[in-house]
Formats: sequence, structure tokens, C-alpha cells
Amino acid sequence: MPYFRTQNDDHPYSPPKPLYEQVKSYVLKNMESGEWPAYFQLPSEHTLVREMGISRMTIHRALRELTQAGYLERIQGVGTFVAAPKKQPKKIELREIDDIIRSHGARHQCDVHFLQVEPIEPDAAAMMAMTAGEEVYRSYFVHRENGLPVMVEDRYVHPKFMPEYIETDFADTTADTHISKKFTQLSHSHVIQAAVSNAEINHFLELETTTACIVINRKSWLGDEIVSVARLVLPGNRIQLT
Amino acid sequence: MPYFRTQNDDHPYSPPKPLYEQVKSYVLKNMESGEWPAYFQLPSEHTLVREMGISRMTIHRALRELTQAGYLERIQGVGTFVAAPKKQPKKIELREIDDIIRSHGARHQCDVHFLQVEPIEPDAAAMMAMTAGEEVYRSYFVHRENGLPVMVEDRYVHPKFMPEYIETDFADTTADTHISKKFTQLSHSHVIQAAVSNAEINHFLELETTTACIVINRKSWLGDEIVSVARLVLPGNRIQLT
DNA sequence: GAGTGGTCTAGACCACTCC
DNA sequence: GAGTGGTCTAGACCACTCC
Repeated sequence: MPYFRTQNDDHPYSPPKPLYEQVKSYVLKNMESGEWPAYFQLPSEHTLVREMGISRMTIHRALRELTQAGYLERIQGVGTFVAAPKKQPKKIELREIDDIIRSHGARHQCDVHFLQVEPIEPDAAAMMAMTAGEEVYRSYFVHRENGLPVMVEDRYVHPKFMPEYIETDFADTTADTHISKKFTQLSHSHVIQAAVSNAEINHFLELETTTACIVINRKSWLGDEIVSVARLVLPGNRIQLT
Repeated sequence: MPYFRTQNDDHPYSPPKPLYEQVKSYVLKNMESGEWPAYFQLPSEHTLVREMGISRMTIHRALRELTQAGYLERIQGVGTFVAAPKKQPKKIELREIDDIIRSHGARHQCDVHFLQVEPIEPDAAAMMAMTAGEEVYRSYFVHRENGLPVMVEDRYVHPKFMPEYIETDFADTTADTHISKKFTQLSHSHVIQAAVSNAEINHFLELETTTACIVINRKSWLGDEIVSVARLVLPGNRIQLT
């Protein structure tokens, strides 16, 4: 009856898995084999306690963890069910530019074209949820990979949240890293577009002809307040996102 | 002494939070206030049991869940510590094109330009981990938002995994949705680039001039085997990723 | 040996659902 | 009222670390 509590005799020195892990494996195995398909009602905790000879708290922990992981759904007073198949969202991670460059085995370098206080213009004010003419910090960086420009970063920062921003030395750090270090609770939203380069971008990226670029608009939020907005422009022929 | 077990007198009808949730809140509150900074060693379970008048299993559950969530780190025989601040990765979700279009309140439509068996060409073979000349399924779709073309989808599918692919009716579903339904364990990798449209893309997207486009290369994996590779081309002036 | 966290038990009381 | 899952306890044994 206690067919659990298995020792692994092939590897006598490996410690046995905890009972709750064995229960989790047992449930997952039944799901994978098709024995317990989607929407199937599992045996009750009480039944599993009897059948497996394991105490209810241990059974409960296993089922709770599988529920937290999305494999099961539990309804008090009703029962435990195999969760409906959920299509996992296709996500990509937007890594920091210096990370990307270093992962190429290349040298990252950042030119600070300006870092100043200015009255915010109406369209930027709308993005920052500020009123036109208010003072805002603005920075304009060009990031280079082994000397070759690969990204323009045009950024607005709300002085309320980061009064020290315009006095920061960005030789060793990037603006994103700096902001993320200060606010660990930061969240981000992004809009990604493609556009051809204009004269300004051609100049700063040292492009000779009009070039297709990836344009990322990144807003950084602290709760429902906007800390910073950045427009990142990457030439499509020099760099890609993975 | 049992300063926990608080009833919320302002909302007398709301049930009190479970004790383990109260312990979690207590720990998080101390972390947020700066009382317990990063790397701080928390009181031991035994101490918390004494101080809070709550049983060890309940204390343990609270600390375990905070550990799983990344707030704490625990070392057996040593203690419990506030985790080092972790910068959360900046992720974006690549939603299905029909989802995006429908979220605009628009009508999605898909033209099937071809859906056929062909001998795979060398460069596509390399992407699919097949050998040149092997038979592969290839489809070429144009997705439209209220009639306007917004995405070209040029896709290779491995016949071994999806023998039924070329007989599928893509009037009601998209290839991605179809593949994801069949294989719930699918994982994906993406490369995103910007490029200007060529004559082929101009034709299928009904573009009159050369246009900057987002190009997404999506590989779909089942374990370490490639099921499908798709090249998605989206005109930058008609659609964006959020 | 003292202190830490990791696991497990047998039992309890409860809210909830279904009949 | 019977059955379900949600929580909580008091106690136990253990592996591990540090001295």
C-alpha cells in the first residue's frame, strides 16, 4: 500500500525526494500519460490520503503547489481538477543595450550628447503625464559597440523621482540600470515600431543612407506614476533583438 | 502578545486574512519600511513562533512562499535572509496577429497564397535543422486588418510533427494557434529586426513605396527539435507591437 | 552541542457545495 | 448531512552549519 516512499536503488547515495514532491510527480505523470485529462476531477485529498498512506497536510501541500503552478484548479466544497490547457504567451526579453553588446564579446561605450534641464514640450508632456513648460530632465545618449553606433537613447526623466539624475556619471552605468537600481519596484511598458531613419538619426548613428530602424518607446512606471520615458532607435542593419 | 489575529473592524464583514498571509504581510512591511534591508537576517522560525504566538508550520509556510516568490533566501542550518534586490527583466509579449487585430475592434482575415509541399532550400534547411532537398511544408499567408494587409507570414513546418498541416483549413484559425493547440509544450525563440520592404513584400502588403518593416523570425521548438519556423513581416507604418 | 531550516504526522475546526 | 478543500496546531525527526 505505501507504494510511495521509494528508495532509488540505482543511486543508493541520492537522498529520496520528499513525499510532497513524490505526490507532485505522481499527479503530473497521470496528467502527461493522458490518464487524467483536462477538466478531470482528481481523487479527493481524503482519498489520496487513504490510497497513498500519506498524511493530509503533505497531500495538500503537493496539490497546492501544483495549483499555484497552474496545473490544477481547486474549488472549495467541490473538488480538484486538471486545469484547462493554457497556451503559454510568447514573450521576448528586452535586454539592456550594454548587456547585449557585452554578450557579443564587444566593448560598450556611451556618448553623452546632453544631460540637461529643459521645459517640457507638449507632446513629451503628454507622454510623461506632465504639463507643457514644466521642468524636466532630458538626456541624449549614443551607445557604441566597439566604436560603431548601435543605439540612440533619447530620454525624459521626472525630476520629482530622480533629482540627482542630471548629476549622474553615465560612464560606468546606463540610465536604465541606474533607474532600476534606485527603484526596484519599477514596471515597464513598451511600444515597438519600425521606421526609416531621418537626418538626426543618420547623424548620430553615423549612417550614410536612410536605414530601417527599430524604434522602442519605453515607459517606466512606479505604481501608476511615470518616472521616465525613453525612445530607443536601433539601426536594423547593425543590431537585432533576440 | 498575539498582536496578530487582527480583525478588521472597519469592514466587519470581510473575513480576516489567514495567519500565514498576515505573517507574509508583516515580513514584507518590514522589508518595505527599510527595517529589514537586503541581506538582513530574519528572526529564526523558532523566534517568530515565540514572538507572534503562531505555530511553526504556519510561520514556515509564510516564509517558504516568500522564498518561492524571490523575496527571501533560506539556507538550512544558517538562517533566513532578505534577498538581494533583483532587477526584473523587461519583457514584452508577442501576441498573435489575430488577437492584436481583434483588440483594435477590427476584422481579421487571412489570405492563403500557397500551402504546399516543396523540397527545402539550403538556407531554410539550416534554420529547420533539415537537409537540403528534404520535403517540407511551406505556407504563405497575408493577414489583413479590415482589408488592409498588415502582416506577411512565410512559414516552414516539419512534416514529421504535423503531417496534417497542408490539409488544414486556415479560414478560422491561424497557423500559430493551430500548432500551439496540437503541442501544448511548445517553446519559442525570436529574433526581431528592422528592414525595408523589397518588391515581394511591397506586392503582398500592397505598399506603394519602400517601407520600414518589423521582421520577426520565430522558431517553435518541441524540446530540442524544431517544429516550425516563420518569418513575419509587419509594415512599420500600419502596425506596432505593445 | 546548540541553533537553523525541511519535512511529516494526526488531529482539529472551518467555509463551502451539493443534495 | 456528507463531502470537499483551507487553515492551523503541537509535536516529532531530520540534515545541515557553526563553534
